[in-house]
Amino acid sequence: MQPVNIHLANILQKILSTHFEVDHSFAQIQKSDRPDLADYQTNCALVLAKQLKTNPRALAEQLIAHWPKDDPTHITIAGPGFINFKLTDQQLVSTLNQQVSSTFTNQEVANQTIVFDYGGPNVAKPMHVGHLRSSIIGECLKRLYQFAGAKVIADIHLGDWGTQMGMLIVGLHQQHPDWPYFNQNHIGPYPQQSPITLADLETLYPKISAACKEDSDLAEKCRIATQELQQGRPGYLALWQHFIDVSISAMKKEFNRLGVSFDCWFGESRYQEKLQPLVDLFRGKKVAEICDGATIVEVEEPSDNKPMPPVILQKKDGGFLYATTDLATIDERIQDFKADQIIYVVDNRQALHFEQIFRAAEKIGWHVPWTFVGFGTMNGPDGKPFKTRAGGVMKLKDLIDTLTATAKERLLNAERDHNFSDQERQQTAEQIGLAALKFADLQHDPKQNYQFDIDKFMRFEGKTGPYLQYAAVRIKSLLAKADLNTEKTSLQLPSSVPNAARDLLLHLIRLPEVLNETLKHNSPNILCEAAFQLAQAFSRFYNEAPVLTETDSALKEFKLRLCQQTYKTLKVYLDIIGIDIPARM
RNA sequence: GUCCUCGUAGUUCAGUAGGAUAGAACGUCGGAUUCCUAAUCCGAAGGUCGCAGGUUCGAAUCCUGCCGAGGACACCA
Repeated sequence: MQPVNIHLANILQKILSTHFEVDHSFAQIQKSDRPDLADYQTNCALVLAKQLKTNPRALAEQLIAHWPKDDPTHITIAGPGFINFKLTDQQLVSTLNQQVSSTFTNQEVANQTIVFDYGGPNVAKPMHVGHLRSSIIGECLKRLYQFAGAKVIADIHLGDWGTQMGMLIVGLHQQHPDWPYFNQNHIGPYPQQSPITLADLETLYPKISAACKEDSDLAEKCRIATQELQQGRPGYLALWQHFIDVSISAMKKEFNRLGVSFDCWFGESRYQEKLQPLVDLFRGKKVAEICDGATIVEVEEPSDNKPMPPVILQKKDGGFLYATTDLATIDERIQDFKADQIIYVVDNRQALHFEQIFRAAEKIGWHVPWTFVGFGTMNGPDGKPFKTRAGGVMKLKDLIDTLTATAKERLLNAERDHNFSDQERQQTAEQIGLAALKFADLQHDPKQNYQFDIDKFMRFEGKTGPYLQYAAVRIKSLLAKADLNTEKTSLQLPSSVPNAARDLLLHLIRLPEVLNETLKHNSPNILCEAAFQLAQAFSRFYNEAPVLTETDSALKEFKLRLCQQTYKTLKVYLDIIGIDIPARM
């Protein structure tokens, strides 16, 4: 399958190279900025004219004079030298037919093994909205790369080995000094069943964490407990395993509800054994050095125009850091997973950290194409990080529950409740709530902060997830009534194509270029914008051109096939975004 | 202090090969339902693209300075 823009670009490129001897980078075709004049356009004459110091309009004339006579595209020159392309209706229809009968792949990523690092929740801490962006964006990119033909591996990269573990151990010791986990002389196995629940941990953690800030002796105790855990004290390890078990089972439920899944549930603890050998390797190769007792890697380069602190691999007390674990993780991903690329979906604030890490990796001779997809904060209407009305951190579960409850109310009040069973109503409401949440996030450039106004997104109107779902649901309902033969999928050009249908066709054939563009920038908002525009084009078509009552049978068939393809295309977009299409709404 | 990101309609955001009339959603105002789901559609009003210079035939886009917001900066993650 060849997207139209690529088809046109190929012709352009051939002309440019044979008649103008310029490199192919000039052969770019884009969607027209003036839909009233054209479908696609190229600005290459303007750009090239500058370089060749000639008149852009004359250059455009020369250029299209070489356009192959058998290509039916209608070409015009406008303004200072824009070259405009208008496709024939037949071209649109056959492009769509071709698109339907072939599978999309992106040559750059097809057959690559790509590791995605996202989610990154911490054991024993409740998931809050801060984890939402990483999870939603990461999941979306993973699905996109998979759709484009890559072999993807999603790793949650659990925070399970830091100081918070020592804090929890000390906290529990204070509450239950009699538990066998704290008794150094305890002989025999520890209880199989966890004596604590996740709820216990979630209340304990903020308390002990706050207490440590006040009390430096307590903080020191926690540090020691962490160290003992890391050195393998059996009672602590047994207790720690309970933390992991209760946390993971809760996380699995939450991620499952969100539609986010991982292939690996690896945590930082996985690399514990590998950290000292890793430091030794860096030292052995003289990449690392000792400075003030700590082992560091200098990663500054002469070309830097900003301060670039060294990476600290090992603290002077012998402890390891985030950086050490991250490097060990990279090593495994390259050596064992044979990763061709690693994509990190992590908070923007960690940009410097990852730049340091990858410089260190380069210095030791690991050459991994890596991509840091940094995302901004999710802010409340006040422009500050999103909080509950009471001012606390909002738990993910509460957020989803709120949205679901609103959706449910809407289903009941708007007389849209199709005699739903309680179960179907709940499920539909949840699908709608999640669609609103995900689309609100993904429609924004991930790099930027965005403002999440819960009241606004609970209205479910306009540029929202539910709008896209609604369009899909209407098509589904329409197709069900039409009793369409679904084995056949191709469209046959009718004697005349209504304007709204032509516009819809144009949006449908953009699918491959939209996917490619989204991949190129790792920006789901590009895909979301296109999906929204497709749904808009459909809604317009739906209002202007009644399908089922169409009397011209060829035109009716054409319209139905168009609806069918719109549904399929919309579903491709929504599947990547992670939005379910309800049966009814 | 140094560096990074950002400043576009009343609001939230799109908009990088420098290019045609700066787009969308919400909100406001006006209209559409004997007809496939009105969570829909159509129309209107609304902009000195933070400010000031510069480069260019042409700048929201590139350069410089200033103002404003957020963030990062060696033993936390």
